[in-house]
Amino acid sequence: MADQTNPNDPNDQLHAMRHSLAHIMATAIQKLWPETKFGVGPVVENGFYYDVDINDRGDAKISEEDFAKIEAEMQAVIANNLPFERSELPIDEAIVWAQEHAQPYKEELLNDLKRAGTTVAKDLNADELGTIASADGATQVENVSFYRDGDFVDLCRGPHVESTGKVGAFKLMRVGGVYWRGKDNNPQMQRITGAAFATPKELRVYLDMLEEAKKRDHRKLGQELDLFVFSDMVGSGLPLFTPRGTIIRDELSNFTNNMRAQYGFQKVWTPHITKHDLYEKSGHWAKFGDELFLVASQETSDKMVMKPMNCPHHTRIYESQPRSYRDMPVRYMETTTIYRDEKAGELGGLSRVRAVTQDDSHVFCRQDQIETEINNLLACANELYETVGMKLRVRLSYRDESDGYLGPQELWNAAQTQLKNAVIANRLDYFEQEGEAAFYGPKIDFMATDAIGREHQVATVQLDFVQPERFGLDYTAEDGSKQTPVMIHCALLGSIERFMSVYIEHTAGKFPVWTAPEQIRLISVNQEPETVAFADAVSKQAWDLGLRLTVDNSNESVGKKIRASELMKIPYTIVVGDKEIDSGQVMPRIRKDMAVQDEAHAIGIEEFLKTVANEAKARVLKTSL
RNA sequence: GCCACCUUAGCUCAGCUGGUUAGAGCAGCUGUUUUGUAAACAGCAGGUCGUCGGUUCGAAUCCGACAGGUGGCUCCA
Repeated sequence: MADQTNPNDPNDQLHAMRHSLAHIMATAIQKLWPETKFGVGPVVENGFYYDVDINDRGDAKISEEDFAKIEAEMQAVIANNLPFERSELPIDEAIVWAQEHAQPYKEELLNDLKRAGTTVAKDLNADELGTIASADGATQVENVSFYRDGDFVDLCRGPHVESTGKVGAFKLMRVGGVYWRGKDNNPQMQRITGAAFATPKELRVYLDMLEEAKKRDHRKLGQELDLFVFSDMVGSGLPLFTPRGTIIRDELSNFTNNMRAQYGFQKVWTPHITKHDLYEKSGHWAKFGDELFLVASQETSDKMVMKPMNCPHHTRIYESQPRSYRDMPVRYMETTTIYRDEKAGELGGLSRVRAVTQDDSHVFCRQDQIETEINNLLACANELYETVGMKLRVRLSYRDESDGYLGPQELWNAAQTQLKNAVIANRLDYFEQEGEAAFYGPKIDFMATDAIGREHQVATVQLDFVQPERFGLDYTAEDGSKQTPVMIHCALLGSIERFMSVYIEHTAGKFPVWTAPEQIRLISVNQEPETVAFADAVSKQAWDLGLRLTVDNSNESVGKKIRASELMKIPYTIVVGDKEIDSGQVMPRIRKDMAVQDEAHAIGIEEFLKTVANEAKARVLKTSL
């Protein structure tokens, strides 16, 4: 959800309100559980949270049932309208304060802060740092500030509002377990998250958006619209696609395949299992070895694995022939399923699965071809997301200073610059982020905004100087020398499963004609032989036009059959009885989101079918009927 | 993998603090009805209450393990 306020802007009044609410919540929790140890309590998009540990023994936990209690305490603090008093202490005295008040987490933060410029900058993100002091991480901290609301004192940079009465509207949302400072070998605390806005009305709007998101949850719609299922017998993270869901998958991947075919991509096919040696060579084994599915062979002693990505396979095809500079670029694409042994807690619906289908592609090209190739891929991405009606912006994902990356720094710098130039040349809205790169190269990650304002990571274009080197790929240049090609990885949909989760929620299951599993439903008024014959004839015409039309000839009232069609969110419904048989015309019932005019009008049956077929071909979102 | 919560019919949900044959609506099936733009009527069938183990005279209900799911954390080639 787009947020008008900047959570990092300390001058923002809403920011101060949210910060103050975190403080007030801490006050309330301290009152209810006096032994509580506090972690950090920053402002986040749409609200605030506080990480707490309500007792040492770990045998007591805050649950959602406690929210009413906490909120009541908070309201009491707010009703008192006590001023927030700010004070400052030298850092060493602050550490003593933390010790005396048995606040080991605060003590740890203060000690890190004291060594500012060393560990703080690295381990603490700006937000967490911001909750305790005003240091920027690079300078030595001398004083830290405290805020007091009545009895409760909290170490905090602020700013806070003047008094506890001026905090706007809030609601506690959820509680979840978190690792102290995000490290999984640290103790676990509880994070209480609240939503907060300047007015009750704005809070209401936000809560309504969450309601709407719940209604269009792809797991719910996947069930209701019969798109995919899971089976305990098959396993977690392994979705099974029904006929309807499979149509959507195929339409999407055909689209991105055709688009790339126009830019010279050729389809290839590679097996789903391989010797693990392939990934030893690529570098993936060292980094992701424990997330591969192992396959035991009863015939050979080879250690086999399910493929977790396709790039190493594609390098084998490239390498199978000598390549000339004239052959470049070589462009392969393959829409195929890869397998990753994701941890159980990371799975969810179609968003994160263990069998991931990628519309994967790899370009092998010369240095001087990079720009054109990237431009082509950016054009494809633009066309795809324009067609599905999602706004795009891109993240330039760079490496950071850690040692998890392969290849020389100069190559990285060059690659990062080239990606940025391509993005600027294509006038894409972008932002840059360090630490988001793949281990073999920087990426352009596409973020799409859906119909209710949420942003999702989808397509990706990645530059790779490392794998061609490791696999010893080459081509013969004009002067007869051997040169190493550059690899460009790209997936336009990304993971089809993940894309579908986004797409289902974006459309709320109201698929446009081109992806709709069922495009037209024909409802018969009765089961007389003439009606059935007419329905069959229309059905045949539709089939010849490549349309997905189904006939509902069941012995039910027309009203009931209309309702069933509406519930399945089918784009067009036509009712067929004596009138239609006599006139040869139908009155299409158009799904509301697609209609451009209010009143329906009669149209010749053949013209209707042809119009719908053209709409499917053009992949339009609105009807021309 | 870690923390918390959840799992009753194909779906959505009742079933109070353990007590005789576990209920409803929708969907399904069978009749009747031949229907005109969001639900015709009647009947039938459908559950070893996620699985396994324990406590108890007695478990859908209490305890434990496992599986699956949800919300977080961590991770994401």
